[in-house]
Amino acid sequence: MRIGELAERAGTTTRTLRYYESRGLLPARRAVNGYRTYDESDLRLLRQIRTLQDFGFDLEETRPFVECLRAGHPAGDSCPASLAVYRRKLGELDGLIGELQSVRAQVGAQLAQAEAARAGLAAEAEVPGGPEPRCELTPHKSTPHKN
Amino acid sequence: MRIGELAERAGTTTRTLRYYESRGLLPARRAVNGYRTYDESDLRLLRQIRTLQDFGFDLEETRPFVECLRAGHPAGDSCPASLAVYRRKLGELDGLIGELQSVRAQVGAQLAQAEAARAGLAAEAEVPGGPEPRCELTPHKSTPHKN
DNA sequence: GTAATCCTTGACGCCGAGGTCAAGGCAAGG
DNA sequence: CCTTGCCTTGACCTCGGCGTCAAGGATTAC
Repeated sequence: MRIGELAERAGTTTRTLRYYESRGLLPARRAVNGYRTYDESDLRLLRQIRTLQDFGFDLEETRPFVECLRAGHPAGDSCPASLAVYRRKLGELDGLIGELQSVRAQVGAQLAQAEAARAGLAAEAEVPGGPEPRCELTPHKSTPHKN
Repeated sequence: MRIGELAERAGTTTRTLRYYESRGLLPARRAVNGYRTYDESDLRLLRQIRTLQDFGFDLEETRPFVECLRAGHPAGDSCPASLAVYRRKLGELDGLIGELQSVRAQVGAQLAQAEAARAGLAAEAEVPGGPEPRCELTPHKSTPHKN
């Protein structure tokens, strides 16, 4: 199998395969004419890489899985080094998710507060005398704009 | 106030301020000698930008907030455009958090499965005859290695 | 023969948010 | 006068994972 076919079967591009080879991840045999030659096991390696990439692993993190497969193990995650990557990744994910949830909460609070402020101003504008003092906001400044 | 002082007071660098200016976010007046000159309101703008950046907003997303402040509003999020950015960001965050949780679950499952497989192999190796058939895994192939 | 597809290597582009020189101007203290 | 420390613009570097030419060789189809 040549590079174009492998790329198509893996749902990627030839550029990507050459890039992986340049990184030492997916070396290729060569035909007499210099063309890269691949077999089914290369397809398995490639699929392993792609799966992990889809999970957000970067290329270097896929290396233990690929080496594990090339060592003849039944799965890319049959080796301790791969499990270590899994665990590290879980930690990273948990940290990242936590951060994002914290940010989400803060942004949500900001939005709520800003919406409440706008609602307050709108109510004030509707009845120029100041309708019913809604909360503890000092209602004596009509609009804080500085036109 | 000159650029170095503003940078220091905002906890950032002069390079960053010049970058913001190049993006049209934080224009500066100039002294006769060509030095950039800032005042307290610029510090407020800058702090608004930095806060949002810390939340993961990219520079373009901070623009409505900055313009809102420059328009004389009391807060960067006093304007509808800013609220729209908040809402869009909340949606993005929710989507991202969901994806990450999905990935986390999948990676966790992969890890659990791989650990179980290794435990199975270890147990098999310990008692070569096959101890108690732990699950439905066909126990007749000693080790699937291809040495 | 030649056109159409493959393939090869090499090299530059992209994205965001700045970092890091380089070469030179301006102000103040000793 | 000279040094020191701030400032100026300009231009290239970083990182990851490729995309996108460019120029040319190999194979197949007609």
